[in-house]
Amino acid sequence: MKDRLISLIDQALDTLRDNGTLTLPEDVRRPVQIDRTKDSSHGDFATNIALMLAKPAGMKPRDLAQALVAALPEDPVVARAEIAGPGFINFFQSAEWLNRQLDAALADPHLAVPRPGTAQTVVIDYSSPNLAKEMHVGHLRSTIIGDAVVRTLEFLGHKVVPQNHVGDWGTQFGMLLAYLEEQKDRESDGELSRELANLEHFYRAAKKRFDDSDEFADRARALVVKLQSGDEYCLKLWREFNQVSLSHCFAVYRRLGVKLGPDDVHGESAYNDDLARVVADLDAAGLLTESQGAQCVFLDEFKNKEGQPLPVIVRKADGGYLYATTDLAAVRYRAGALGGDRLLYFVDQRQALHFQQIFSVARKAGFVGAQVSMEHMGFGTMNGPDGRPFKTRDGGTVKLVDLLDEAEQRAYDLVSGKNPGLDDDALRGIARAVGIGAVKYADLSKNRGSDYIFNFDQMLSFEGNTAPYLLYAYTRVASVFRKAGLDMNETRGDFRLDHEAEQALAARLVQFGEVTLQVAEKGTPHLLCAYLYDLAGLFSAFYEHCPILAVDDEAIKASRLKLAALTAKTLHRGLTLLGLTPLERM
RNA sequence: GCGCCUGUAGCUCAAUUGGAUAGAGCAACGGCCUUCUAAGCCGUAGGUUGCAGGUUCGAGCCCUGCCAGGUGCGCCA
Repeated sequence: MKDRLISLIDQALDTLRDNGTLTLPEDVRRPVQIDRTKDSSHGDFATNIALMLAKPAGMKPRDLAQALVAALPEDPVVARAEIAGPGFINFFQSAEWLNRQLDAALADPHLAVPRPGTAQTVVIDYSSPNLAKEMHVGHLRSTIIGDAVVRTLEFLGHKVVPQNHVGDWGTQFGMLLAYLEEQKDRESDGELSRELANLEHFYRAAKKRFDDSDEFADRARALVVKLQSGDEYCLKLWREFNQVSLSHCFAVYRRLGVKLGPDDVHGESAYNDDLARVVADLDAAGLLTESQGAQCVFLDEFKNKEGQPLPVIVRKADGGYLYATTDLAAVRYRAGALGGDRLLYFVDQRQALHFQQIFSVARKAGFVGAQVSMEHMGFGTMNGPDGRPFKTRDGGTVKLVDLLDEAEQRAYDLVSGKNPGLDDDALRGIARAVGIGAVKYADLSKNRGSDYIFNFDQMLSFEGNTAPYLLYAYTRVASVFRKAGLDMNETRGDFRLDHEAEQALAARLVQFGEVTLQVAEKGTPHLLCAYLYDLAGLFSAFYEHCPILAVDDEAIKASRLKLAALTAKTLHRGLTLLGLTPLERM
């Protein structure tokens, strides 16, 4: 539609140029831009082209707009074009056009959202917890936002390669393995698995041993060396530990409804064998400088406190490799072996500088082609209701499972209060979808970049931009069809949208595709949330003002059923893309 | 010290990346249930977009300088 309007305006501009009304200096380009309007009184689309060209053309904006409208070719998709404000041209789409869009969406399981001309391969780094500890609230945003973007990209037709870059390597594993070994000697297998069941506790106990006993600390350090040199026994212990830790992660993913599994795990350790080569290749590219015994890449674009180029250290003076080295290896692997066109990183905003450096070095070293984009999709921290980092009463980190437990319990209390009649299994199911959905939606609905305040009461409210409100809106549509004994896949008749509420809802429905496109481009699911919330509100207004089943006129009834059906499908699809579970009743 | 991010209604968040009168929800106030789920809908009130300049037809958004908060900055990940 936008392209079509741009073409119409271009034709009008040509007409004005040819008849001498419009004379532009040679160097002035005419980048016609079409935007959605905010306010429906301004029509459906608007262009500011007259405002942009008025000055170089030496005309008054409104006069130019007037001339453009007069020169605009007839087109059945445009009902009318009006001049408004300082010189905007507002376009009102025709009912026929709108109806055709609606019919196309309704007839297509893909909601008439176009597939890309050429599908991209998008490698997405998200979740990526440290296996030394249990998942905590700090992992929530990456996991949830990443998952929503994965779903959206897949829906649009791109190939997505998830990469769960788990922290499964590093010095703390020596400590953990030493403790694991010690416990194995001391206890039976049953007790050991119980010990490991609470990873957090296990980590703290190991840390305490490490701090308290020099003998233990020495053993831990020795184990790291053995592990890194490929000692079979150490590797076995290490694999055992990781297996347990990963199974914790998968349990959390299952509860969250996140699509990450064993195949997506590609942890830090996967790059061990490549690190020496990364450094060698950086050297071969002439990027390496030795500084105080360490191998560094100095980047002119980043300065340190003295105003000198900032180094990215890729090998320590003792020969050890660092996070930066691993990330460089990962970038090359993702662009190379995985064939990524886009490399996305859903990682804490605080690592912005780190990623700028990695991307810059990778580019200079030729690890990625010029056509490959590397995008750090940073996010802010999650704070408690007091605006300070989210912690337990005693100041510890909040385990993700505990958070989810509380969300489900609170949802259960709410749902069971509203539905005393339902049996407990059904209540549990609804509470799970609502509770988990609320946590996820609260996160997804906020702008990714900024910090946000986590508040159970707000996210579980049935009012406002929340999961319960959206889930409820879907059940209301679903119940219309259930009540009438109709299948929403078998609607018939034509769209006849006479009521204001019908038109507003319809106009919004056909925007689903462009919203998902934006989400995929920018990695910002909150745009989809805002859209769905708006859609739900428009449906509620429609639902209040326009009886669907109770209306006498059969043609109008059919039209309203179609509108309801498309709303249901769009909400369902949208909620699914966000990783929420739509409910038929609640 | 330098870099990056943030500052919008009492609170939680938006604002199509330079567009029209800065929008929602909560909280406050007022209406609407013999009618498809009132877990809903409709309305009222609430703003010098941290402050001061600048750029232009037009600034919450861009530039400069302040103020406040967050975060990062050579051998952690």
